[in-house]
Amino acid sequence: MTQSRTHTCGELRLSDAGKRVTIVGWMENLREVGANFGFVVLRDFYGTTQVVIETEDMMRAVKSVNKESTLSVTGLVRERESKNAKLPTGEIEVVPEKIEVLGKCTHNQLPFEINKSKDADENVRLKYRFLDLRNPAVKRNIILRCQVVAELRKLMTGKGFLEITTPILTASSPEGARDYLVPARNHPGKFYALPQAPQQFKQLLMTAGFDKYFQIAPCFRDEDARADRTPGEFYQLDMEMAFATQEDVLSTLEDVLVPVFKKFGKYSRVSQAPFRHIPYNEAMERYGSDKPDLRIDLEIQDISREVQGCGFGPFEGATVKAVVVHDFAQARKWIDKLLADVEVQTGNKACWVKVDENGNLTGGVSKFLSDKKDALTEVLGLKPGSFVCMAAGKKAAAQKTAGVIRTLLGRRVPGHFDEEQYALCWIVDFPMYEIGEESGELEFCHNPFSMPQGGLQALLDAEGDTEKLLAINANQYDLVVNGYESASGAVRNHDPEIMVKAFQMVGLGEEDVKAKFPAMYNAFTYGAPPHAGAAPGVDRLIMLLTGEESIREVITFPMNKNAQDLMMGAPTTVDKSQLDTVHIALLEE
RNA sequence: GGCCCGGUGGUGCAGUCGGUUAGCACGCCAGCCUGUCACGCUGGAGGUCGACGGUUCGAGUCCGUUCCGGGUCGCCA
Repeated sequence: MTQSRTHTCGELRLSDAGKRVTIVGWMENLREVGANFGFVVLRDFYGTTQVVIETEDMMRAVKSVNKESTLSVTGLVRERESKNAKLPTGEIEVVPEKIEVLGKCTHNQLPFEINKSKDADENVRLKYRFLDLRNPAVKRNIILRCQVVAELRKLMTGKGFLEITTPILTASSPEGARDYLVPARNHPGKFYALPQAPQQFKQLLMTAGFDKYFQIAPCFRDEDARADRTPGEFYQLDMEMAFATQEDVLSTLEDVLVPVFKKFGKYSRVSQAPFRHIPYNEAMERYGSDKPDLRIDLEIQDISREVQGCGFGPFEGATVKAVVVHDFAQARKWIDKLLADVEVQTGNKACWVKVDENGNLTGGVSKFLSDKKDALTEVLGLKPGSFVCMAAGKKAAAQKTAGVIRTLLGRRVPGHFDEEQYALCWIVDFPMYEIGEESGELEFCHNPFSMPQGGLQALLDAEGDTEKLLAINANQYDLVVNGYESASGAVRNHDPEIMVKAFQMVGLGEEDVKAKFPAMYNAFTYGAPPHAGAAPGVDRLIMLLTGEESIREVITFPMNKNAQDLMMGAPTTVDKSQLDTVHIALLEE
């Protein structure tokens, strides 16, 4: 580059007319309007500026390269003859004296058009992510991400939190997600693991006397992807506070997140702090989910008792949940689509009835329920035009299926979904234990790090009584925003005695605690502070702020669903010598 | 691993009941055009319809298998 840039492509205005400038950027477009007359749009990070081509030399220069080549343009800023009010730089153009080609694009056919890249096939976008990101609409999310992360750091630091980084190469943890393993060259047969979260390190930091910790922490989990869950790696705003209660953590996060939603969010309406607290059991009962979308005004109702003996097989002896929509005007085809989508999303079938203009049950499973009409009308408040969608099964399955029904009905039937807002709530009082579906035995419901409510005494009181144990709640909480789990946290169990007791309830003991969490258990025997924390997911937060429905839109270089980086080609095979170095032999297929 | 949806020039899509030369828009190439800005006009190139097999006189279309992608269940302490 023989001339340095004097201005960006986003900053020249009418007041700059007459200046000699050098701008650089990508040749976005050439509009040939006449013989040796036309317009080049030059784009850089900051915007676009029009370069007017009026001579044969300049036309030859820009026609000699393909679009998306990088150019340096030196010339005079001039007021346009015809202005474009839609562009910030629309009042001026640059009359080039010299056009220098900086980097040729040797492809005259791009994999997709830059400004329409969001419409292109995702594989192609990911393979050519460097082109995809040239699209200002794609780039905007990444810029927003940078700004949000900077703001989070500022707010956390302002509250006295220290950002402390923790190891990426660490020990495999026995529970939870699958680990990513890294072979240890100097220790044949042994492996590091990438951390699923800095969980144990942050608790050790508390024990070490750091009062308030946070970190924009990379987390690694070898689990399958979802639309809102990237495979492999993601980031959390990991935080922990010593000598803190649950309310201390919740109010800290409220202080940090509300301004972020207000400043960066797509919607201006944000729930006011303190956010609603919904106990886990209530959330499951009313919304069929531990991450309810509170923008939907429908709720689930229980009709197990009312439908018993109706003769419909799946209802007999089952928990039956219903979601009712009044003034329902959708066609049969619409209902079939709803039911099909419920089945895809839950693996369970749903059924339905309508109330016709005479108040009679019709359609779906109405022939079974007609006898129960009065009881159902009483409980569900049915009236002509009501639509009832139902799910049956074991309690948890019926709740979950009804939860999906609630979400789909709420989003699809007009008038039940107040979309343009951020509805935040805390789901609290998660159960400490549950009966495992496969084992049939008592297991930790979420994680064994949480302090049981009532502490040691609660465990002692419930010992040997499964019902009582299932009724013990943990000091554990999730932040839910618009139906997305956006943070998860707990008051931790910092007391080795309670820890061992909690493990004994599920048939484990001190040796298991020591084996699974050796450093933490040991550290806690040296005087640990009570502590609590949480970890909001950064990627999901950005997704919510931007309104994107795919998490890949807010990650700079995302992997595809199968955890492949199509641009870099990862994962790849490696040379045998590399494997030898780390003492790994591949199995023959 | 199960289930659902999809795969048609470079990109996005249409393609009826199985029927003749697979259509449209954008992009690309050439020509024209002196105020465009989603520039316009004329012409042109570009497709083994994801792959394999089957049914048929005939398959983009129907059937089977398989590959790839997305969604979802499992999974995510």
